[in-house]
Amino acid sequence: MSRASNHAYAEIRSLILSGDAPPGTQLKEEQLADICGVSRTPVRDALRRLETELYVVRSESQRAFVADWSHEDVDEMFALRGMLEAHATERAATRFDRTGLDALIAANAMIEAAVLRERPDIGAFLDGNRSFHRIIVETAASPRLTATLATLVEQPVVRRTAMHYGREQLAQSAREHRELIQAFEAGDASWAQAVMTAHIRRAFHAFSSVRPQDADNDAK
Amino acid sequence: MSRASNHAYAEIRSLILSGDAPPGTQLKEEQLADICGVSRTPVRDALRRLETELYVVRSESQRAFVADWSHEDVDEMFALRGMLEAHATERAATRFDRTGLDALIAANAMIEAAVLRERPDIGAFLDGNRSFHRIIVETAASPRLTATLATLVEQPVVRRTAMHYGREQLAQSAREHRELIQAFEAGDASWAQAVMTAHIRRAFHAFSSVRPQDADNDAK
DNA sequence: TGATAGAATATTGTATACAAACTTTACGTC
DNA sequence: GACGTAAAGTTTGTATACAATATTCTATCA
Repeated sequence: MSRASNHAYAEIRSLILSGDAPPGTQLKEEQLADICGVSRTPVRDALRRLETELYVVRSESQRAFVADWSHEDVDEMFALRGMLEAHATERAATRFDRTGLDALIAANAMIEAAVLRERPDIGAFLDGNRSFHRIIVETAASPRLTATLATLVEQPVVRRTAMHYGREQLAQSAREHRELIQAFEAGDASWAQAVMTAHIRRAFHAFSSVRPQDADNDAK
Repeated sequence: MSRASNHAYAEIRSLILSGDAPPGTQLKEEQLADICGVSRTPVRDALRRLETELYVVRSESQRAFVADWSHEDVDEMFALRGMLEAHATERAATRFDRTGLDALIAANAMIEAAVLRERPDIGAFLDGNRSFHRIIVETAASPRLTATLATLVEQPVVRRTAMHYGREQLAQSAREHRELIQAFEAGDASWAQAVMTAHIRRAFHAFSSVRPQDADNDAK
């Protein structure tokens, strides 16, 4: 995927994530082409990609709309992600080497630094968190798993969840990461798997307890 | 996705499944356009679709090739499918109504009829099997799960597995389906889930025991 | 007033031409 | 002969024009 196509993808995705294009908005190819400064061809590529990642849905007549996420959709998504990521964790536990573990420790150090500032740095938290989870999934060495999870973890919901974490919840996340690292260092797949399951499950309940009217205000 | 695009998709997919384009073959857009009698534009759409379904992989420089499936890939695929389909089964168990159960029973009757003929009808078996599993996944009422499984179950591997089933293994499949139906009628999610896990696992081992040189001959 | 047909408009689908990037080949230099 | 480099060829990326389809609007009739 080349320059124009990637650019269109990033631009449209950010329209959706920022809330400038709220759920239900129709995404017209020509209009997007104008906004992105490219032709319709790369826009169509970008829309297909966003469609497989579930940011975009299509009507029966192939018109594209920003996807809406009902409470049930979110529930579903967390259940799937929990299951798949726990599986990845189990596989990864038997495959970690020193280099991988050190990378994991570094990512979590970044997270802890982001949390310990007077005013927690959510952007840095999200970056560190993404690295941490990506290292685990890649260590699992299962391309299909990686591809499948990629369509689930980057969803708006993840961002929204973190936005509504308080300092204590952010710190708890980092502590769970620490326990994961311990489990990996012990090479204990069951332990690691259980910690990851709980980790995702807790994130789900943190999200669920966000009141709907707050959730509307999470524009970047 | 409209006429030309769908046509290109079906044609390329069948090239791959039939073995006319074996793993590793480079798929050139212009050449495919000629074969399908359409322009490159719908061919590109079709390739992207086949890419998300893992029939096609891309080199670093975006050239498309028919995907190769190592033993580990197959192992991975079965593990994922087992996990996801077991989850779907668990959800479905609490959602089945009489209509759904009857559809399930009808699908399995079709399978049993296909198996009981003097010479088992593999095509009918595969059709019935596909219906049976689709009913369960749809009853689970989880669009993301449905979408994810769709990229896994239709793989060449499933077909290859059934091609190498003997009559007894085909019959065993039908018996496991019967037990699933019993579990659904009892509304017992744990039971259903366990039967499904075993069902997929057994299919995996049936596939694994196929000797590689046989597996090369499964061109339709 | 409401329903319906048909025209006008908007939107997506496809073909084609050209641009950019990558691969291969051929050639010159050491 | 090995290596690097530049030119030729191949393949994918993008823009644009036109075709097909879906939607909206409007006029007409019951």
